[in-house]
Amino acid sequence: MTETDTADWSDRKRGAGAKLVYDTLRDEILDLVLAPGEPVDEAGLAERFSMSRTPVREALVRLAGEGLVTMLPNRSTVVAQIDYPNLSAFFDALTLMYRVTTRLAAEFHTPADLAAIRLRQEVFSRAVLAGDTAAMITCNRDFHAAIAEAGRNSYYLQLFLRLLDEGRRILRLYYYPRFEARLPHPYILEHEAIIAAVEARDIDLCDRLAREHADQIVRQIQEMIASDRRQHIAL
Amino acid sequence: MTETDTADWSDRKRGAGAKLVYDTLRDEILDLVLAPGEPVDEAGLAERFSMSRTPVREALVRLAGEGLVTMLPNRSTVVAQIDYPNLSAFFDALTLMYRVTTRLAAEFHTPADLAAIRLRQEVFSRAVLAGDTAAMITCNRDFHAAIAEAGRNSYYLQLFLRLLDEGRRILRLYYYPRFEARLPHPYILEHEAIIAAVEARDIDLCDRLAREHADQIVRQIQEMIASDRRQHIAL
DNA sequence: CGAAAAATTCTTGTCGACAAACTTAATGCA
DNA sequence: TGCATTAAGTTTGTCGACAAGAATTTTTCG
Repeated sequence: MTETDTADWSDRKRGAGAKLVYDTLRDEILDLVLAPGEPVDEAGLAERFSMSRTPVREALVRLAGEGLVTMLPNRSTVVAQIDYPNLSAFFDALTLMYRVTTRLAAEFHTPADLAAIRLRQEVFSRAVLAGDTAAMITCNRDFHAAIAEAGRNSYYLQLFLRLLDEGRRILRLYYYPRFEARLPHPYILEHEAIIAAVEARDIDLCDRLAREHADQIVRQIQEMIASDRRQHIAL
Repeated sequence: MTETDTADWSDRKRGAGAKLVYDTLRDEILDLVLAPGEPVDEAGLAERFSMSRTPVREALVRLAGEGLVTMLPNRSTVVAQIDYPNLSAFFDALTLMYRVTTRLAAEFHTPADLAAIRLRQEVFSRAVLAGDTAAMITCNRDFHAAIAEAGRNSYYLQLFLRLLDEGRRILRLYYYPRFEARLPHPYILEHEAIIAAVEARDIDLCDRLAREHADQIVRQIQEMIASDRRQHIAL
């Protein structure tokens, strides 16, 4: 990611232009490289990626479809705001998706799924050990996404991925600055318990563990937001 | 809808082109005017709506984002197939969304929401009385969408709408041909019971009624598909 | 006659340009 | 000076055109 400014995409395959812009912008939005509310200029992006405005526009339309940017008619496109008023709805849906995807994973997982899940847990643990908060956020996402994929329900998976990505922005805002790397990090242990419950195909236990895991994450985020609010008021 | 072929959209506002194509195609896909797998030609649509390919393309990209069409790279765009292998996942998600949206409606509904829900139920009843199956399908959708809106959770609402729309295609395929208008149609009574439970803010009852309602619909669709399979095998 | 190869036709992906709508700067008037 | 109006400058939405890739037809050779 250190060469984004100087990279040269002059030789790219037909049809890859829009995808490149889409992937890049998506990452930058979720990593808060592009701040919520920041305008996204089509001509500027076209110049940056050295292509015409047409594929850039296609990428923006797709991002708008996922709610990551807002296209104001005849006006600029802006990075989507974080919807604080609907935060409780977000937490509600996130918790439910944690639960149902883990339940379904217990029901439908294959050995290959379990291996993929364990791999993600491995990577997540390394991120925790290294104290790399940014990696922790994405690896935690990948871990639960792997579980959701084992559940074999594309509708839940899609909603879950969207919620996890939206959460990535919130975590970057609030979680990142105040993380302390005390080991063993409780999330590692909770993940291990979830893996065991999935492998044992214990649906009720999966539901309970996922719910507790989700509740803890939600509680932590809410506390961080609250303390952040207090700080802002104090200043 | 009788003038789609001869209509003249030569004078339309800037920015309305893509939306017009999007709305029209969306309706035609969900109403099975465009059959699953049917190719969608950009140039043809451009000529039909008397506009350039650019806004047509934007509409197709948006439709692809919702999974209503599939854009094959460097090849034609086709209307999305109905995903029979994942039908059980569809029913699972549909049932869950029926339940959670009705629960949340019991919790968060306002008098205005109740009025909107009752209005939808009124329209639905008229469709049943008239024996208008096509109208029944959309009115049933609108009824449950109104309940979901009262639940104030945009994530659930969006997924629910997508599932209901996908179900619209399946119902058109299987339900439409073999409907018999016996009154009082059980769905009307079930809807009435759900409205009463929402108004009473009885969350557990809402959950139970929604689950039974969903199970009945799912069972009916599965039976129709099964009997249809038998017919096809017999032939 | 049949199959591989070549040429043609057709559709998509990308481009540069232009006009409409919005934003900002400049001007005029009370 | 302050505010409304006008003019200039951006940025978007749409268009026609062209080139790349795929599908189809025609040609060529065994």
